[in-house]
Amino acid sequence: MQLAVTTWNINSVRLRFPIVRDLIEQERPDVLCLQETKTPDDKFPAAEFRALGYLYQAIIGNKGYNGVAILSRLPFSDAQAMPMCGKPDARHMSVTLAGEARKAAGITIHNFYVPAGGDEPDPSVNDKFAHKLAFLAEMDAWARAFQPTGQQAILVGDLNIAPYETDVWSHKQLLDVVSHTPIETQTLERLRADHGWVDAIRQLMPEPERVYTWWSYRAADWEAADKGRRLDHVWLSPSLAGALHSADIHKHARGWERPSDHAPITVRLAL
DNA sequence: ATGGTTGTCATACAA
Repeated sequence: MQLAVTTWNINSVRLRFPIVRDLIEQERPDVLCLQETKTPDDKFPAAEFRALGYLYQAIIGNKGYNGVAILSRLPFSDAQAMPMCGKPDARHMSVTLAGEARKAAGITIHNFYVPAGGDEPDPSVNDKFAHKLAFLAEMDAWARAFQPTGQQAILVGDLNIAPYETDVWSHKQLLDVVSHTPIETQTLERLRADHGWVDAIRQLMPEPERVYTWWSYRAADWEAADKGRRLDHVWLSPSLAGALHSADIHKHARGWERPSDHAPITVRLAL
């Protein structure tokens, strides 16, 4: 069987439900992971997703900020939201696909939304950057306990860090810009590699190809300027890396009407 | 060096 997982920072799921539906119709993912839903749970468009076949839903949101969701056509168990950094922020959700999901059964999917970190890359003067570094430290401690090497697992999300030189439009000009500073890129790379995670996008689009998943709203013409960054990621546990079939960044969705500033990504596994 | 845009909620703040 094939398992298709899509991840997308949607920047308000209520405002952008129409384009989420368009993407679902194009890609038909089995599992859709959203970040920045910006919607309290009682206002989440659950019935609308059920009508599209996503009967299994794990959602957690805050009013106006943050929020993550896992929407699935395949049944899952063990939906868990990890509280991160002792804050009420809804920045993580995980599920484990259940027995009825056949060959996908037992695969755990973790959906993270790492704090953006504010403007000043100095934790002593910028609480938001300190929060981002603390969040990464908690992710590292979690991964140490979780041990991806012994699991069938997929980690997706908006990690708000572009780790490699070719993950940004200008490595030199972004070295002191939050999302590409050495402390962030080195911490993320250690977090990935030390625990055995495989970067699915870079498996199929290796450096030095430039790969972006985010383009600022502030550019007059985002596509012409093309000042992108690869902030969104899909990581596989080693046991799933051999099943990787494709990874697509749906850049065209960045050009849709009223777009998110992030493009969605779909990874397909042949199980 | 500066400002550029968007969404939510209430006209400030986070991204």
